[in-house]
Amino acid sequence: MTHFFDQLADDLKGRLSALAAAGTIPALPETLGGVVIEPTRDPAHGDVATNAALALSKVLGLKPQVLGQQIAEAMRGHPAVVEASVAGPGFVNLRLSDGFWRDQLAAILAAGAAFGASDKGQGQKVNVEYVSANPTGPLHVGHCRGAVFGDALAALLEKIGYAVTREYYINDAGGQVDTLARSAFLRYREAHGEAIGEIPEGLYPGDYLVPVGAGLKEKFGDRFLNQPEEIWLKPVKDFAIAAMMVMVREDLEALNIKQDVFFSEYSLHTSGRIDEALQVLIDKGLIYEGVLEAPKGKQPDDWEPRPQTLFKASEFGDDTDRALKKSNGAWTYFAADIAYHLDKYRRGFRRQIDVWGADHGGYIKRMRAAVKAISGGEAELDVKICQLVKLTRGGEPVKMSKRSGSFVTLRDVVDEVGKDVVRFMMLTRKNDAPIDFDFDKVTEQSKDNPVFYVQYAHARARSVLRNAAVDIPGLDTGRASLAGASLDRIATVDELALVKLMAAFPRQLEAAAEAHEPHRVAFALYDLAAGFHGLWNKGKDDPSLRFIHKDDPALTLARLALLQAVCDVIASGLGILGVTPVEEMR
RNA sequence: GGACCCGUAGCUCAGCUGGAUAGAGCGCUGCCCUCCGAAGGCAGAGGCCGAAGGUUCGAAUCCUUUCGGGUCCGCCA
Repeated sequence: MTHFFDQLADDLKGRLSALAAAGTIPALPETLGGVVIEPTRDPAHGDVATNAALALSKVLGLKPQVLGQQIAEAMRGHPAVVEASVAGPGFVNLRLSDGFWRDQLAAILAAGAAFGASDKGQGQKVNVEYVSANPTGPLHVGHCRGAVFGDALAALLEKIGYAVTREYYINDAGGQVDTLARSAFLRYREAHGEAIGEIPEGLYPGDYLVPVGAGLKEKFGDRFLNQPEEIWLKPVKDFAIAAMMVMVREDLEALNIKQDVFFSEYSLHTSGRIDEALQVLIDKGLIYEGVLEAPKGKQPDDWEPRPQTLFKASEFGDDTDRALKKSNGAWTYFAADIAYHLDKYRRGFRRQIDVWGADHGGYIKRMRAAVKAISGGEAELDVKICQLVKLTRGGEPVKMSKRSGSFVTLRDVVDEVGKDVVRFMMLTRKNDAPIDFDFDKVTEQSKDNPVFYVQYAHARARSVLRNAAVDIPGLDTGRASLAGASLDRIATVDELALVKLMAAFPRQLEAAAEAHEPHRVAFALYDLAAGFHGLWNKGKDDPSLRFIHKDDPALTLARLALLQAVCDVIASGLGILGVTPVEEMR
């Protein structure tokens, strides 16, 4: 199902072709890609407008006004068009019939919470990789934002017809997991009764490692006590990483996030796939031995120029070439990452999206360069950077958490305000803008809290539906009954305005999905909630505008159908955001 | 030094990939509560879209330059 803007645009293009075929206008160019039907900004201009005359005037050699008149005349033949006029520099404004909008309403009721779904993505495979936190501790608020963002983006892409895989890359190969192992070993000794005192600088201090130490004791007994590190490091590391990943998954489940693939970096090292990736690049002539210049600005103390194995990232838009091997011969993180993205490509993902934290911004160019290089330009990587979340309580910064030993954990936040609030709030800002998250404000029940405002709209509509069933005994407010309502009773300008708002929702979803910007869904829901609350408020001054009319069950039913549609659209949008629509506010 | 992000109302931010008279919430001013839920409602004031050029029918949006704020720079992960 495509939304009505595209349907109208297709119809328009057909009419343009007919005009050209009849010789009324000159022959059209090959593609009419720039020609669109859009909502008007000002309702006074009509319901929708097309830029066709402006977009085509040049190639056709006609003045926009003249071409616009032809287009307007042609569109008057459309059954839903009740008015077509040329305005401004050459826009063709169209006013659509009330019947057309009632049909849109009926379509919403038929689709239910699936409203807005489409096959625009044509089942193409998309890989969304997000969270991918190092398995060294519980997730913190920064991960929380990335987790919600990635999950909502994945749902959004699914909604418009992409085949989405949600993926987590486990950084289980670097020095940090060795640190984890040493930290866990300390807790292991502690579990055996040793007084470990202060956690030394450089090791992870969090309490969450205490049960890991106990688990190590249970599994290995005293076997590793007083043994050198080379004996215990690997088994302790494996055990600790597994424990961390269990914890990470639990944290994610608290947000109702379940990823499809958990991909181990370590497996790339042991399977020879990094060598394979290197070979791909060698075959393309993109690897050489060379010496990089020292980074400018902040000079590392121990910098010495050395010949290294380098990837020609600068040929693909990066600022400089990048090292793939350390001086000790080990692979760099970047080398493993190339192999990882090659693996994604080989699994059929030509569309790849990585969601990263704010501190990784400097890594984007080289990764995009690498993906371009290894796929021969066939795969496209989009990297979404999630900016910082500033936590406050009553305006005061919140930074510490007991459990982690330092940072505020994802669990701290979810446990306090709930998953729905967290998920919605994390999406009320563009990913590249910082978020202020105030524990007091996000749970406040007022208009300036968007979570509440949207939830309240759904609850309020549901409440009226429940009240109607009580007020008018025998009135069937079930979905089937509402679908059979006489929608021609939906006739006031305000009601139709709300229908128009809802009908525009699928187009907004598509735009949000294509831009990889799930926050737009949250804003669309806010607008819809505002539209509904506005209609509701009109009924306070003018009783004839209220939804329930005891003496007119048919009118009531039609208006309840409108309310049901509001619920459906909100449920559809909240579903993408991963927020549960509520029946009532408490 | 360089790269990236941001700069829109007093504040916090949207702005649907270049469209018509730039929007919302908060705050401010005035009016409104016997009323389907006043955990509000209506109306109003408030803008050189950081600045300067450029691209074109048309720019908050694209390009260049510039100023301000933030993040970052590695053989780390």
